[in-house]
Amino acid sequence: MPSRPQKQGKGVPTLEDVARLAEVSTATVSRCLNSPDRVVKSTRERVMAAVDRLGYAPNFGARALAAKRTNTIGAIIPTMENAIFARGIQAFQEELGLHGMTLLVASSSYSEEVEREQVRTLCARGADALLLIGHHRDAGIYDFLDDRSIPVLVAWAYQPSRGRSSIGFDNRAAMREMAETVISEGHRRLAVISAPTAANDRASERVEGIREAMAAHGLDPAGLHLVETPYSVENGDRAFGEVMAGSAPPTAVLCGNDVLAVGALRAARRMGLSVPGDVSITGFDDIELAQLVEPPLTTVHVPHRDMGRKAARMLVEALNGEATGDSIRLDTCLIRRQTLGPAPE
Amino acid sequence: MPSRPQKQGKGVPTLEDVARLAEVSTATVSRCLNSPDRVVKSTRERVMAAVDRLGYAPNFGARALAAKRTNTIGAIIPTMENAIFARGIQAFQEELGLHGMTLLVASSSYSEEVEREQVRTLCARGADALLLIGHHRDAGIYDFLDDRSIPVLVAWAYQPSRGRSSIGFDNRAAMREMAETVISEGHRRLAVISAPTAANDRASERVEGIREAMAAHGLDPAGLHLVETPYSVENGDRAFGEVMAGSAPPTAVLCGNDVLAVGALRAARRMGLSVPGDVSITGFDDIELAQLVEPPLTTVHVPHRDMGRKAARMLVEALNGEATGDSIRLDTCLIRRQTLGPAPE
DNA sequence: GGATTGAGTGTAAGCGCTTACATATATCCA
DNA sequence: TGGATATATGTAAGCGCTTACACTCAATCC
Repeated sequence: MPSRPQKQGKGVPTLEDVARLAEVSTATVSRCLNSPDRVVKSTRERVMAAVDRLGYAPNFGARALAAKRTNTIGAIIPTMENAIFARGIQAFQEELGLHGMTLLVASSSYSEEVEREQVRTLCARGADALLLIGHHRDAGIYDFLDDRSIPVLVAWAYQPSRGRSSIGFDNRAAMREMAETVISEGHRRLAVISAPTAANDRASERVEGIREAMAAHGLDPAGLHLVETPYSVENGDRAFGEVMAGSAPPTAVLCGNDVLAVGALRAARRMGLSVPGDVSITGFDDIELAQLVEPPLTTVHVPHRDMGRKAARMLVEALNGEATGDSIRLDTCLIRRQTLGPAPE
Repeated sequence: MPSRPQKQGKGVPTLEDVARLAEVSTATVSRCLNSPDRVVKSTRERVMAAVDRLGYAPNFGARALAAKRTNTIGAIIPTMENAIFARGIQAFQEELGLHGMTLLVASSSYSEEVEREQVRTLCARGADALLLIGHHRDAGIYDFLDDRSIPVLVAWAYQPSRGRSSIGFDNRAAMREMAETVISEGHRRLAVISAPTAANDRASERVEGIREAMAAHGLDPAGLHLVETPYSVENGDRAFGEVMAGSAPPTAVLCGNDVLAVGALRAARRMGLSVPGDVSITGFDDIELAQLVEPPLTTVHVPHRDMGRKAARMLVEALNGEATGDSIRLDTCLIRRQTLGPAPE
């Protein structure tokens, strides 16, 4: 690490500077800041004036060190790039703010390795609790967190059987419903473009949902053409080409999320295929983009904002020792727009 | 603040625990972690084994407190909701990572008030340097930062006259070029849908660019119909209606960014207007969405990734005392897609 | 009227780390 | 072989804050 100039300037004001200027002890200044009603008004005003005059801002690290809590909650999301998590996290943050808590976001780039790293980082930074996306991860991570008594909430998924407090929706059931709707439109040859399922329980659950629907309607789940590729429009485009390449291409392509679906849609158009005339395409998530493309996407609506808000409340409760340990199941709903139609012929 | 249970669990391992287990002093453990080559191999291995065994993660606050630096850089962006800043920040973060630094992002929701708040928060959290978007903000913020000798870089804008180190593009010139292109297509009645310009120098510069182009081509800048509204598809949609409502509606609507343009496009389609047959629409930023809509958007391409990467390098240099204080000007380029055509008649 | 109470404030002990300085040991050369 | 030099490690002083506890001084009570 190269050396660098120490910060100093006029010298950053500390609690002690404020105390000196206001002619009180540091304890009183601290109290003014943290529990103002334990200090008599006249003193408080004097202290606050000093704070203003000095442009004092408390040192977070020192505070955390002394108080052993930070009023900070960490969240690790797979990606910030596309909009999937943006809305939910935004709501999460807003709700946390209402409770005087701050959010620290990190992204794992869909990598287990990076996620593990980020968990450590967030803990080192003093996160009082953590929001994690999906259930799948090394047990060591949960141990690490449990050792430190850091409450964890799993979001974007609902699988009470996992024995972890979670909030989200049943990815499998949601996708099953979509698949059933598709099948009821007469489609028999299905394909799915999914995010890599290996370390992503949301993705694998969704694929599983399709298989269940197929089985339930007398189709052989083994006939499902599955292509896995990371979320991006470009990848969706490419995967669609792959999926349609065979001699008996599917009449419906279900996508693991809207971004992939939009890519598929673009590919279809470029290939001169009519959607939904020649092939139906569906998405998942109902991000804003879904209604902006032509034709607008049939997809599964996920109550992102609601999920974020409730997640925040659950974590705050856990921190207050009012945790129930329960999971909350949110409902998704199928949004029929124009990319799903009856099977051709 | 309600009381809450103290973290404790098994007790979070500290440096001292590691030292005890490895039978060395805390200084040695610290050295193993921070400058491994100052410790002989045998000792180092013993220490690292202890670190692993205990699942030790250094306490960030304590470290910052003692070392007076955090290797953390803060960035405050107006919004995380839409994709405008996502790509640039992503690149910024990647580059910072290469230099062993961490990024802390906060968003101001386009509010000066909130931004001020976030500056304090980030400083309190020990940011060694800050990335801010655009020049416009209260001078007090700069003073605050200067007092603390915290280097600041202004991004997404290039105005060396402001006397601050900045990296970005000339918003005014970029939009002027767009306006000139539009005018050269025969358009005489122009409108612009912009973000609120009051506290947003990027937005106001862009509008100014249009005025300059009009003046240069014998059009009266006062004839520019300006509608201001926060960035969102919905708002772009609404603003477009407003702009087209008059008796002599514009033949070209320039939008302050792509999100607004997409909204305008949607409104145009709903109103049964052909784009660019009846009216031309242009965007700014060239986000992914721009090529996804129908017809694809004519817009100004901004080198977001490049900007992010270079911004990171500049800040790292500043921290190493190698700062030049200079500003870097990046080039934008006009991307002609299909929403701009010749003026009707 | 002296004891009790409680509100307001001060004193000082850390929180977990880094690092200047001191110390101990090994290495080298005259 | 003695002293100088280099290398590895330890000692301990804080960094800026919170908070248990101690203290002071009025108000209140029997």
